Amino acid sequence: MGRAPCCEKMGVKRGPWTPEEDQILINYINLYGHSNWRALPKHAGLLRCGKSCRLRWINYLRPDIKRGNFTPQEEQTIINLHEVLGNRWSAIAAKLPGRTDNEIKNIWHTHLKKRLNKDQNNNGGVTKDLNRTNETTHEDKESVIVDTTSTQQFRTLQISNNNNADAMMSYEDISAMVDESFWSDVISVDNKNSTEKTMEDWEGLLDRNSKIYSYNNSKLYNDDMEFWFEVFSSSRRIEEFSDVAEF
DNA sequence: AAGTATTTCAACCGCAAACCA
DNA sequence: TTGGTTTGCGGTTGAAATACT
Repeated sequence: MGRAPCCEKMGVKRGPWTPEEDQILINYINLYGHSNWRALPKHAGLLRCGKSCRLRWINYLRPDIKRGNFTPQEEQTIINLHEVLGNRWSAIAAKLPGRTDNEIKNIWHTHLKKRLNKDQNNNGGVTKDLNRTNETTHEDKESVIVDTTSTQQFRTLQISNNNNADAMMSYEDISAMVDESFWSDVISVDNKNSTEKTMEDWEGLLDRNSKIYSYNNSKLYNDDMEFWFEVFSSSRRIEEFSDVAEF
């Protein structure tokens, strides 16, 4: 017997989200958090599947999302990390506060990959074969690292596509970066007092917001900025990526 | 101005990992 | 240990926007 679909295909809305749906989702998550995505749409009164709600929140509605174009520094960071990590977009996103894996994936496919291919053609093969790099799976990359460990060598890997000495990282740094636990911190704006809330609170809020269409999330935004600042300032290794956009 | 081609990016899909009873 | 459920990830799609003819 096959696995149950993630959501009911019938009676579930698809496609672009409306501002009203966004508001309902934001309000609900700020009251109750998102401990159960599957149950969330039902409780919030949204005709969406949990997966869709999660994606919308993570990629668009989260208060710490940074909107606007990528800076040259951010683009260079993506290029550098992609050489090390491959298509591990969520891992790359973890290094770029306010940017989502989906956004980074899009920017890579629409801009950066093309630009790198162009640069490569212009340099007549002097630079690294970036196409080969793109085809390399992260398993390939990790196997290289394991081999390096076995010989107790501390090779350095050049992760930049130019000869900038500042971009050289030791094996220790690389392996720390690809350690799964390193990436596993979860960003959450769950309301810790959510269990104290009641559905009456929620319904009341919905009612109020149907009249007043505004939302102030500055407190949450600031909290997340502090969170990210803490993460960055406490990680010695991240100094290697000091070109990441500052706040 | 109209039609066509190309680009962008939000959203969906399927799979695998993580979780839990 | 097992099997069902939920979450998270990366690949892909397709509608809308933009560029080009």
